[in-house]
Amino acid sequence: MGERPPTSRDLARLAGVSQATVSRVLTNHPRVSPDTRARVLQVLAETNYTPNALARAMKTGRTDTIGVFMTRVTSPFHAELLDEIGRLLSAAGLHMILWNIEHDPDESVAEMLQQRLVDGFLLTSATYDSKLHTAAVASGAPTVLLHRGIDDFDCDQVVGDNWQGAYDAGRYLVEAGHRDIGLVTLEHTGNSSRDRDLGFRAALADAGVTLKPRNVITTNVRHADGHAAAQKLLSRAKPPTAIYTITDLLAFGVLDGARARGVRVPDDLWVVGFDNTDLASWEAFDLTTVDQPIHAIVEAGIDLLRNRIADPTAETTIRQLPCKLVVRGSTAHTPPKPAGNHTT
Amino acid sequence: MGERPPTSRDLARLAGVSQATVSRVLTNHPRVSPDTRARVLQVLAETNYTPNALARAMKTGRTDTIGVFMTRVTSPFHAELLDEIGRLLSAAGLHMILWNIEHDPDESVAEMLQQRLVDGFLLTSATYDSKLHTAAVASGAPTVLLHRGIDDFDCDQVVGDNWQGAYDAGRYLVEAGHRDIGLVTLEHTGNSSRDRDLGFRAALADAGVTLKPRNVITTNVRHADGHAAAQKLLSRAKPPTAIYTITDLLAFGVLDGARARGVRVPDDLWVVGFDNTDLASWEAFDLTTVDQPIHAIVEAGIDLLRNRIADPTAETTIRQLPCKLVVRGSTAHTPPKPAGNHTT
DNA sequence: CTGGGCTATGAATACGTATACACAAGCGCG
DNA sequence: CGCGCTTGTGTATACGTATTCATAGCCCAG
Repeated sequence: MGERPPTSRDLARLAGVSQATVSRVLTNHPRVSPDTRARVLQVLAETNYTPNALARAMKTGRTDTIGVFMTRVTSPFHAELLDEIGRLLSAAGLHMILWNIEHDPDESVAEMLQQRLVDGFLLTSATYDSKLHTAAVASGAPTVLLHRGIDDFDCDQVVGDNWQGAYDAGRYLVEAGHRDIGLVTLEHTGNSSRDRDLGFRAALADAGVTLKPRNVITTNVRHADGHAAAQKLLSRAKPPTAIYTITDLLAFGVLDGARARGVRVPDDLWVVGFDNTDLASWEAFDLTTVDQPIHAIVEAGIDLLRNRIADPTAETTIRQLPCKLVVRGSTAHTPPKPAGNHTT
Repeated sequence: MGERPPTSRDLARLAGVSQATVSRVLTNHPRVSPDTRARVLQVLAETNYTPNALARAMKTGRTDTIGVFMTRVTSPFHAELLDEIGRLLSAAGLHMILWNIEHDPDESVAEMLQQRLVDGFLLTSATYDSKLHTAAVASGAPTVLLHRGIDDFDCDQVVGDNWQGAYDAGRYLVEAGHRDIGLVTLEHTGNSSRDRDLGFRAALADAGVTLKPRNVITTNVRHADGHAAAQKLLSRAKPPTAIYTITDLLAFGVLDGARARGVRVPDDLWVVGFDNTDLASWEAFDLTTVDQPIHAIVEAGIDLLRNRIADPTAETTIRQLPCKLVVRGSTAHTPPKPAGNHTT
C-alpha cells in the first residue's frame, strides 16, 4: 500500500526508452515517432502512473492552481460565488486553494504570495484598508479583483455595476410612490458597498425625495444586524414605508425584524435587497432584490486572470457588468399604499 | 516587477555562508552557531525572501496542504462545515485545496490522489456508491471521512451520532402527543441519511406509533423538494400534525410550503429538522432541529488526519459525537394540540 | 556517392530545497 | 600531549520532471 509511486523513469525503463522520451509523450511533444509514442502509451495504460504535479510545477513554474481569497463563506451570496468559482476553475482544469481572510492575518497571507504555490489570485473581498490586494499586486503575482473593486488601482477587476443596480432600486421605490424610505447600509469599506449606498441615494435625490438621516442605519453585515436595524426603524411612531438594504443578508434580517414586530410585508412595509441570492426566492422572504450576474462575473474574472498569467505585461482591464432588479413579493405589484400608517 | 524571486542560494551568498547553512537556519536545525544564525536572519530580514514551497515539498514529500472534497457548497450546512474546516486547517498551518464533487467527475478526482499535491484528504460527502472514498484509501493517501461515514470501511471517520439524534427527535414528537407524523427523507446514499431516517423510525416504533407509508416522502435535498413534500403531505384531508425532515434545508422548504398553504406553525403543524444551521435560528424559520457539533467534528477529523499523516500504519479510528435536540418555535412549548384538524 | 538538412532519441542539466556525508576545529581526559 | 568525541560548516546529491544539447540515422539533391 505505502509503495513509492512510479516515476517517469520507471515508465521509461519498462518501455525501453529514455525518461526524456516519456516526458515528451506526456506533454504531447511533436517530435516523437508514432510507434514509440504507442509503446509508451501502452506501458502507461498498464501502470497507474500519474505525473508528480510538484516536480512538474517546479520545472515549468506553473502549478495550475489559483489562490482564492474570500471572507464569510457562510454568507449565502459568498457561498454561491464560491460555488461558481469552483465550477468554472474546475472546468478550466485549474485547482483552487481557498483562503479565508478572516482566519489568516494579512502578514501570513503576504508570504503565500511569494511561495509560488499558485499561478495567480482571485480576490473576492477587497476592501480599501486591507493590505491584501496591494501586497498581491506588489508581489507581481497575477491578480484579479472579483465582485469587489477598488478605485484607481492598477489591477484587473470584474464587478457588478452596483451603482446602477442601487439606482434602479431607489428609482423603483420612488416611482411606486414611497417618500419615507429607510436605508440599511455599511461603512464604505470598498467600492461595492459605497456604490450600493450612493447609487440609491442618487436615485432618491434625482427624484427630489429626501432621505432622512434618522432613516439611515449604518451597521454590520450579519442577519442579526439587519434585524436590529428593522427594530430601530419600525419602532418609530411613523416608520418608513420601505427599506432598502445593501445586501440580501441584511434584508433577511429586516424581514425577520418586521415579522417579529408583526409588521406585514408588503402591506405595511416594502423591502428591497441586493444580490439575488437563492434564499431571496424562498417564500419565507420572497425578496425583491438586485440580481448580480454571478456567472458572468466569475467567467470574466477567470478569463482575465488566465490572460494575465499568460501575459503579465498586458494592459489592465476593469469590467463592470449590469445588474438587474428582480421584483418579488416583498414589494407589491399593486399600486403603492398611502403614506406611513403605524401598525404597532 | 517580474523579477525572479530570491532563492536560498542568493541568501547564502549575501550572508557569506553555504546554501546548506541557510536551509539549516530556516528549518531550525540545532547545529548552527548562534552568530551565523544571527547573520543569516539579518540578511533574511533585509531581503523579501520566502522559501519556494514547491521545492521544499518535493524534497520533504510534504506539502502542508489538505485536499477537501465537498458537495453543494451553497447548502447552509455545508457552508458552515467548510468555514470551520478552513478555520481549523488554517490554525494548524495547513492550506486547503477545495474540490467540488459535483463539478469534477470521479475519474479526474482519482488522478489527483496520486499527484502528491496534498498530504491527505478530508471527504465530507462520502456516499455508498461514490468511488471516491475507495479510490482515496486504495491509493494509500491519508484520508478521513468527515460528517458522512461508511459502514465497514477501513478508514478514519468522524461523524455525528445521527441515529441517536434522529431517535431523540422522534421521541420528542411522540412524547408531545403526536400520532400522525410525516417524514421527509432521502435515499439511503450514506450512513448519515440512513441513520437520520432509521433512528427516527425506531423512536416511533418503540413508542408504538406507526408511521404511515403515505406519510413518508423520499425526495431530493433542495429547498424546493421540501416545499413540494409539504404540499403533498398538507393537501390531505387529514394532514399529519408534525413533520420531521432529515436535513434543515428540507425543513425550510416544508415551512415555506406550509406558509404557502396558510398552515400555521406550530399551531397546526410542528416541524423538526436536522443540522441546526445558522438559518434555523432566524425568525423566518425558528426551527426546532438536531444540533450537529460541527466544531468538534472538524477538530477531531483534522486531528485524526494529522495523526494518520504522521503514522500511516496506525489503527483506524471511528468517532461518533453526540447530537442534541434544540427546541425552538417551530414546535410548541405548550402542550400538544389535539389530533389532526384540517385547515384548508 | 557524398554532404547537408531533418528527425527521433538519449544524455545531461536545472528548478530550489533538505539532508547525508566529509571534514576541520575545538575540547576533555587519559 | 595525543586520541576520540562533539560541533559547526561546506560539498555533494537527490527529489521527478521538462528541456537543451548532442548525435545517430536517414533522405534527397547535387
